[in-house]
Amino acid sequence: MPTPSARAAQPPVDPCCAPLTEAPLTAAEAADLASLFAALGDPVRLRLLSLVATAGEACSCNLEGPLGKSQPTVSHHTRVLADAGLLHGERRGRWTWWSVVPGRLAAARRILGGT
Amino acid sequence: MPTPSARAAQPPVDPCCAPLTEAPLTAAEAADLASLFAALGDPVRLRLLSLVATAGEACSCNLEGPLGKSQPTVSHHTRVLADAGLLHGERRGRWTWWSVVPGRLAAARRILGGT
DNA sequence: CCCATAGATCGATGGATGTCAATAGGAGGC
DNA sequence: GCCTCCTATTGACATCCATCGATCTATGGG
Repeated sequence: MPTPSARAAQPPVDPCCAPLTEAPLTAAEAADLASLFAALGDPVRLRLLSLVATAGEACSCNLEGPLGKSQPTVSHHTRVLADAGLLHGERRGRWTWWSVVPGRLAAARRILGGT
Repeated sequence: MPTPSARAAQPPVDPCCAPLTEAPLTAAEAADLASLFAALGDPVRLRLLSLVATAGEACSCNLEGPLGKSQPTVSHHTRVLADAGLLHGERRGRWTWWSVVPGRLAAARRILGGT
């Protein structure tokens, strides 16, 4: 597996599920969505995501400082977010550039009852 | 603290924060929002929430069966959701009736970039 | 080639969390 | 007042997870 983006595999689910205010979730749907929200359930990851989102693109070296976390910790969180399908990593030269996957955020939003 | 709803205290934050795609979150904002998403980051709680949301109102006795969890476990999860401001509990007679707090779900949705 | 740098992985550790059995609290019915 | 039903709490246990130091991989520059 050369690039970190390859590790993200395919997003666990693609569209998935009606808003949880409309129909009860099955256990499988809930397990899948829970992993998505669990990825958002850490303050460091939320800040990391907002940093990347507002910058459009960022390499890990630009994240360690603002987050105040060690390099392995930042790498760990980018991996979790990438596995959740929220972040996309692309290796260019020496640096890995991270960007948000907008559709994935929209999917999470839709579950919460939005249109 | 007579009623379980009293335990929920005041929602940690009221409106809070622009969408994370617009401005980087501060550590305090992120910590607050992370606890909200962490409450959604468990499959049992997601199903519990969808059960209450679709029913409009439900007592704990109607949740144990569908969730397949013991009574203390269900009580634990209702408490976590209530503490996160997502669920409201009201004691009527012998039963506690749970209902979702719609504004809280909307707040979570707004953070993810919706209008 | 060799070295420097960016990032991923491994191993260890302390803390948070989901789960259930047992128990306590509190509201109604008799 | 006692007994029953529903719910909340406590304690214990196992597991997961965030964090960091150390190490490995790979990319580019000299």
